This record gives sequence, structure tokens and C-alpha cells, in this order.
Amino acid sequence: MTNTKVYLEIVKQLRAMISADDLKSGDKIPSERELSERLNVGRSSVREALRALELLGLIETRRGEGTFIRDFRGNQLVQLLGTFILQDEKAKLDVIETKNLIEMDFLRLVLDRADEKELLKLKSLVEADQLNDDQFFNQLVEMADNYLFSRIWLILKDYYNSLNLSKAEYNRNSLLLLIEALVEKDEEKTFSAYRQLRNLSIFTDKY
Amino acid sequence: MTNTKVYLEIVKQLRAMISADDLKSGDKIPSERELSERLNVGRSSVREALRALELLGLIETRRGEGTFIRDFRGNQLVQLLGTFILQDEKAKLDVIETKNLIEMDFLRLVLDRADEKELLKLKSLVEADQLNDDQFFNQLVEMADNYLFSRIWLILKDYYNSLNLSKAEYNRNSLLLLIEALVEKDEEKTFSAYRQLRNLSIFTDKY
DNA sequence: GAGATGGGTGTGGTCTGACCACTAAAAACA
DNA sequence: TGTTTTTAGTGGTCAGACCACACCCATCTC
Repeated sequence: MTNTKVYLEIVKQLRAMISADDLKSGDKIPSERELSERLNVGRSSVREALRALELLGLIETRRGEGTFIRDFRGNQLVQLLGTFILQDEKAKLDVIETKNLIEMDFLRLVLDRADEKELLKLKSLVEADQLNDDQFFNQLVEMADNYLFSRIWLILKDYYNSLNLSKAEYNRNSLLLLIEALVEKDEEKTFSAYRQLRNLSIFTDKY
Repeated sequence: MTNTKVYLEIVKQLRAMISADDLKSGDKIPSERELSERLNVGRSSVREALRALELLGLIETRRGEGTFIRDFRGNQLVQLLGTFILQDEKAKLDVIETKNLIEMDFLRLVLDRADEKELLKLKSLVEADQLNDDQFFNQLVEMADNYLFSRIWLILKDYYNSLNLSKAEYNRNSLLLLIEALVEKDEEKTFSAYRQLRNLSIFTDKY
């Protein structure tokens, strides 16, 4: 009769509930016992759903207080997935390639729509060593103003970091060159600087 | 005393177990009751861990049979995240933009590494009306040989389709033009044809 | 009156035991 | 030997019981 597992149904209901009540980050959701009653299911089933969502980083539970919607951005699950999964070499290469491709997409977006003032501000921060390459890309991604894509990038970055590759040392000059190119809206120079920053000797001209 | 929640500890243990026994996709893991005994925890806690991993797509359970390792690489988690998130209009625009960007990345990849014969074969299929644009892009994505990126694209396409946008009619001529450009390895022509295919009057020259 | 104290209540965290539904393999049967 | 039935094992779900903790608020103390 019940083809769908109860806990999945609860996940669904929760989603609907969140949508209907327009719950946002930090808001509280009904207690486990209340959900159990309201949905006519056992509390353990409710818990299975909540624990799953918790592991996904979608909710946060605080003993004695309740369960709350979470700011999705930092999902530790990815880290878990990373260590859990990425086994074969091909997968690793895929991660690297995908991350690079997406970062270059961001560069294109910024080339197209970025504010010069903002870029100059970032430049001065880099020059003052108050911003490293990682932080810079975070800013860049934000500048591109595409939340979904930025989320994908964040996840990829987590994957990437979980690969434990030998880290290329931070090359401030390449980064400054990159910013310069962005300011000048010079596409070719931008990607050249990017390749240099990421040590992409493999990526010749097409990228 | 027990600062870490039991179910998280179980997830950890499972990971170690899988690693130690070198379990791979399709392999069976111990039953809930056995895990419960072996780890000295309640079965409900074991279930919370398993359900979470199941929602993540890491394991698969079959009633009456057991619990099995799953092919990890496809992360449906993003799908779930998406359905949780995609609410406002801006998010929709992000989906469209991201999908387009990624598809163009695939075009670049194919431009760089695709086999001409394969392309010609696809061309003849399109000409014979045995392949529409959607199916063509599926082939294209496969050709690019990046599993992770293709998964991301598939998910995006699902998002995209769930937006219920007015569908542009299938334009075979644009598609043929696109393939032609790919065969000729003409980047500019390729993107021009792509824009035409997707009706991207907005995307002027930068993309 | 202001502050400290301490239950009371509600919440998540966990365990146990009990069924049910289903599967696959063993046992009984023909 | 081939079929049917039984049985043991597995996940699915529920109900109830405690525990640990956080918060509120009446009460006590100064």
C-alpha cells in the first residue's frame, strides 16, 4: 500500500510546510512530537527525516530548544561526500576540470558586468595582503550575482579541497595580473592570468 | 559526555567499515540489527544514520533483502537542495543563466576534443529527424567526457524543465548550423548558432 | 526592588520491544 | 527431481520510556 517510505513523505511535507509558511533561515519548525501528531506518523519516522535533512545541512537541531531552518550555504555534507566518495582518478580530474571551467565562467560574467570600482577596491586589498586568492574568488563569485552557480562552485571547491592535492603556493603577482586584466576587460589577458594562477600548463589555448 | 550525536558516529563508523573492507558499489552492508549490536547503539540510531545516507544517495535499501552501497557519483543531493531553494524569480533567472553557461562550456570542451566522425554521425541523425535538440545535447555532454559536470548539467536541466517556461519550438536549422560549426571548429560560429538555438537575444557578444 | 535560585515544561537524543511486509533460502512435499 | 510450503532474516514503522538540556517564571534572598 504505502509505496513511498514514510520518512520521504515527511521530507516532502516539510518542504511544503516551509514553502507555505515562507520559513527562512533561522526560523523554527514544529517539534518532533508535534510533527509526529500532525502527520499521523511515529516520532522515529519524523526523526529519520530530520536527521537526513540535518546531515544535508538544511536544518539545525539544538537539544532543549528545537529544530531550525539553516542557512544552506555551508553544507558540511559535501565534505562528507568528498571523503566518502572520490575514489578513482577520473573523478578527481573531473572535479578539477569542472572547477576550472566554472571559475572561468565567472570570469566571463565579471568581465561582462563587473563594476570597475569594485575591482579596484579588491585590487588594493590584494596589494595590502588583506585578501588571498581564495578570498578573492569568493568576492568574484559574489560579484557575478548568480546564487545558484555560486553554490555549485562552493560545493566543487569543497570537493576540490577534499582531494588533498599539493597546494600551489599563493601567487600574488598572478592574481594582481588577473585583476588588472578584468579591469581592462581584456578577455585574453584574463584567461592567461587565470591559467598562470592555477598553474594550468595543460590548458593551452582553448580555455 | 557524548558530545557527538550517535548517528553521526555511526556514519563515521560506516565509512571506516566501507573503507576497511573495501566495499564497492552493489556490496551489502551489515543489517541494521547487526550494526546496532556491533556498535552498541540502538537500532533507531542506526536507522537515522542509514536514512540520512540514503537520502544522500550513498546507500540503497531493499526491504527484505538488506542495505547496499550505491553508485555514489551521481549526487542527487543537489537535486534535493534545489527543490528546497528554488523559490524566487531571481533563482529562476540563475537557473537559466547557469544552464546556458554550462552548455557553452560543453561546447568549448567538444570544440577542443570532439571526434569529427562522431559529430558527423550526429548530424546525419538530426537530418533524419532521429535526434532532437535535447537528445543532441545529451550526446554532446557525453562526448565531453566529464561525468561530474554532466551530472550537474542534468540536474540543471531538471530544474530548468520544472520552471515551466514557454518552450521555444525546436529549430532544426539552428541545430544543424551548430553542428556544422563544431565540425569546422569555428568557435564564434558555434556560439552564434547556440544563441540562435536558445533564442538568446539578450546574450550579445560576450557569451 | 534587584538579583539569584530552582522547579516546571518543552525539546531533542536514545534505547527497547513489538509488529508488519517482504525476500530468499531451506525444508517439506509430491 | 521439481514444486510448494515454511522459516529465518531484513527493512519499515510505531509506541513508550528515559535522559540531558534550555528556557521561562514564580519564588526566595538580600
